[in-house]
Amino acid sequence: MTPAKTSVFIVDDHPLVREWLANLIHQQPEFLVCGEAEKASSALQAMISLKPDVAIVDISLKEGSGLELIKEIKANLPAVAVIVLSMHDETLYAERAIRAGARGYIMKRETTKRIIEAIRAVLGGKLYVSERLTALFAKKFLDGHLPTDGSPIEQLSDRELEVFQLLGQGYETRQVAESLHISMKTVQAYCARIKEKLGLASALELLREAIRWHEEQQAK
Amino acid sequence: MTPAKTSVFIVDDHPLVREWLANLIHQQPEFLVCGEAEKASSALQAMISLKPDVAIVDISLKEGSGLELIKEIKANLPAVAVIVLSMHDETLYAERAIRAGARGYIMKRETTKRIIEAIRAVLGGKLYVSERLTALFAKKFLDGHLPTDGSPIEQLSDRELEVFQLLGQGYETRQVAESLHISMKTVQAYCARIKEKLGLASALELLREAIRWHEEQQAK
DNA sequence: ATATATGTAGGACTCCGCCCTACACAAAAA
DNA sequence: TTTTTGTGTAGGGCGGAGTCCTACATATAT
Repeated sequence: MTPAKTSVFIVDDHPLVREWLANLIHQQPEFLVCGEAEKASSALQAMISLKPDVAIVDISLKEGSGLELIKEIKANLPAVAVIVLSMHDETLYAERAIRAGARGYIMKRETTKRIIEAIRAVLGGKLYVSERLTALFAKKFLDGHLPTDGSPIEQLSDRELEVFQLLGQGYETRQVAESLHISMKTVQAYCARIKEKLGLASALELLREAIRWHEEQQAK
Repeated sequence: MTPAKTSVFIVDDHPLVREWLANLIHQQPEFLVCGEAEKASSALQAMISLKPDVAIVDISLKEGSGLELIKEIKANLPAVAVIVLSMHDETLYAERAIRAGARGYIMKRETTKRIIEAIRAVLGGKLYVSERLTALFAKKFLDGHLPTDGSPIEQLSDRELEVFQLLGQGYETRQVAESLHISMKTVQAYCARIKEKLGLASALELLREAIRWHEEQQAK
């Protein structure tokens, strides 16, 4: 039998990255690049007619959002395995990307080998992310009863959410305590639980998430 | 006569970009890649012994700072023509990079052709930046100081901006210090100056601004 | 009925933010 | 040319906040 080659579609607004990825993929005998795009809009159009097996998508496109594109691919072409290629740190976007339907997440600072590995993995139906992320996801799935379809923020208790919101608004711990008429110690206890639930390591990460979430809410 | 090939040194912490660049340069018969590095420290070491004609440097390295590296190259190897390759928008760093001693500035989203063009240009002693920047520089030169119309962030010094950026990426003070190879005390001193320049009261506000700004940059 | 989640908080220790001071060096202003 | 300002670097001391551990009373789930 003659196995058809696995076709890959590339979406990235950096010509350099596109060229190099294409080059890299062509070096693998069982893969071929069936198309490229630099914008979300043209990407989806092209992919619908080309029906690739795999799509490699940069989440931070200058036109349209990568996350949106992933969701659209998922909706229109559920068979396409999406691998996210990001120049950003994984903690920022990986979870959102996976939730949006991606099956792999690689940072541009990783080696090229990992890209090929990732393609093979997602073709086999596996999720391809760093070990760190695997551990984090596992923990989240074990802790919070799975579906987590919304953000993990829904797992926060009422009080925890209140604290989280106030932090996102720029309140300091002391101000949160005053505002809720409880002890700072209690606020800190909530912070500890929030961090556990969201898989955050330090107060700083917590703060970052709170601020990000707050900005996001306002955007709507 | 057999003209010696022009040797190029690459500094970038993304293996993907390094590989791609090397590949690209090797396709030009008159150029060759004489070495690579992913960190500022090893880069300078290697370059001192290899004495390349041109260095292509990513300004946003995770360890050490690209701006600092440029200044060090300028000090130790004034003959090396430095071209900055950045994933950030030029308005952010181009001016600082050029002032630090770079002779070219290219964004990663530009075409590969421009990199080869840039190498040729800087070898000829020319400054290679976008037309937009050329115009901007000219204007600034004529006007003297034009009114820093943009955000007050432009008033930050190189070092201050680096700290600000790292904070926005989620680095803690300690990590910023390690990344830049300076004392935490120094980082705190920068923070104080940043707060003064931006009119921020606490570390928390500083953090919030840094995160906001960072999100904003990525949105582009 | 026992386990888990939630709201609440204290103690101890460490770390960091904040204020002040300091100094070398480069650039700019007087 | 002297003087001032800006920048890069950093130490000391203090107090407040983050972290870890522990604790306990309800409410709810198993």
